[in-house]
Amino acid sequence: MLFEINRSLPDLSPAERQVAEWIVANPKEAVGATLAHVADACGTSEPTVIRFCRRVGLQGFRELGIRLTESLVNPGNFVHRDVHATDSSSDATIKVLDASIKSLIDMKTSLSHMPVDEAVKALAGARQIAFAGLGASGHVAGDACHKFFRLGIPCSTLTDTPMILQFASIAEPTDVLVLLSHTGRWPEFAQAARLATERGATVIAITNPESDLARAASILFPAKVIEDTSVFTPMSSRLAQLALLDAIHVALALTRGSGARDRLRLSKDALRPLLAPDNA
Amino acid sequence: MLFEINRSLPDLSPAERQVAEWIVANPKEAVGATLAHVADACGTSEPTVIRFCRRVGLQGFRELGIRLTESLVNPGNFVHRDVHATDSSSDATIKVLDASIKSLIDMKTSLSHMPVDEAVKALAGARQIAFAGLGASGHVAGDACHKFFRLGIPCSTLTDTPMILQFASIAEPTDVLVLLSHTGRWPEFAQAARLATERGATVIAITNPESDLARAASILFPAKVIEDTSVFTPMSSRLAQLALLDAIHVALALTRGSGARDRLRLSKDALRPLLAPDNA
DNA sequence: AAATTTTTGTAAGTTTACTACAAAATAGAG
DNA sequence: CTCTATTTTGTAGTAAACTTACAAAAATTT
Repeated sequence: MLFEINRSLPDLSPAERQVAEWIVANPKEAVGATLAHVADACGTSEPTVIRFCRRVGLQGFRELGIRLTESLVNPGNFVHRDVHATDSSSDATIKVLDASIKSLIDMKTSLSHMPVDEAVKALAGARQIAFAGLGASGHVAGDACHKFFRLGIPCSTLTDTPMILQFASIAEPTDVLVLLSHTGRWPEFAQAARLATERGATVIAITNPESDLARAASILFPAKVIEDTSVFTPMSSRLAQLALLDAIHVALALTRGSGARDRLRLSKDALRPLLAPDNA
Repeated sequence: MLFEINRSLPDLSPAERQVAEWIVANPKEAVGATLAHVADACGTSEPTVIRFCRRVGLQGFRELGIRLTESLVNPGNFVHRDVHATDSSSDATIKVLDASIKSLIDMKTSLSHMPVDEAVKALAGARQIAFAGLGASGHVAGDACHKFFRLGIPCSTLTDTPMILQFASIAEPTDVLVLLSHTGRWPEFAQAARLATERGATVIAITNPESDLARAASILFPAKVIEDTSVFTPMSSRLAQLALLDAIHVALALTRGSGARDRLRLSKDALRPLLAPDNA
């Protein structure tokens, strides 16, 4: 609908065009707004707003709200489009969500080609797991650590290069080192992967497949970054990484059987006395 | 919306349930239908239809059409199904991804009803921002902090209750406190929200709308948790929170203009010399 | 069985969307 | 430039929509 409005913009009379411009500028406000409100906001009269609706092919003002919500909810089936400086606030937020959704759909699609079972097998037999990531990936590592430790496996988070290298240099054969990097271009990561592998540990990498880190890992989850990383941090690829780790976590919990499930429940129940009663 | 209607079905009175059942059976007809038409089709009276709308959490009949179109536009795939102990590894991973995707789609759908602009306005004028979360939400808070500080705004992460309360108790009027909690049931969070509000600071909460925390916040992003949180941590809702914060971050960067963009680029460029060459 | 609560519909009251018509503005012809 | 024809726009009115108030009916409790 927003597209149709923009297209029919030249055919409109001045007053009608004012209406059109206000609507494309404030689509969120226009949805559910009353006829009088729109007329007032555009500095014009109610009949003009109605005439505008008819001109763009609608049956009346009532239909405008419906068509507008459709436009806002589904502006182009989750295709990835980079955010531009000229985007309105609502355009930009929708683009961000679309990019994230697309990223997860891609992840789901490629899940069957991913070495989930190998990873689960390695993690199930691990003496300890270390999750390593720098910057934004550090938070992903922390999140993963927090999640896997609740399965009863000793876990740690490594968020700087000295720690990562030190861990790799003293790793034991049944240890698992999970390396998270969008680009895979930190030289220390590849080095840590080689070190740990030499000592017989398993190295799981979630990273760009065209990187030294990817080549040095024992188990590779290829992660392609689709967005413009030059300015914003890789937001949606990070979400995909988190979702992947969630999936691995659940798969691991399942293979470990009821014991893992019990531990998860226990760690949850421990918090319950601290919470206010559920009055929902 | 259709989901909410189905869920609140047992709480409804007989006449109201008739309305609910007719709507879920004929959602397409219900969109854009008039109050009288719905009442007639359900064999009941107009006030009953309105009472039904209020009961399912809507402001009035007018809002029903909007919410229904949103439900209809959404693709029906990616339905949430809980993971079972008997699921195979690949079934489980796909379910996890589906749940995450659905969660993001829901977030995108409800984005237009969220106070993004208010939040951006508050954040744009903030002297400092503090992101607070416990457990899994703590990592979300850390991630958000890392992202927003790169815009040049002083940011901090609060991951325990004493710190949160202390921050709230010394907050200044232009400070913004962002509270992340899935359940909203930590009493200290609601208390911190009240404390900070008293001192004139802005409190943004991303949480369950039926909670004390939600009621105490100045700006509320309602976040409904759909998955079974008794055992697994709220995984996909956490992704939705992250995506929401991403969206707010981008919207804020846009309103702050080229200065913000420059800062993001500078903070990115500072890392470049440390990376291996891009051989992709 | 009476009283209280809940549920439901009738009827009245507002608001809202829409229409008819006239005033203003614009464009065109003499 | 003036007068007419056409388009554009707004005022006022109308019908229909949404909402509320209240009372009857049904269900529940005492």
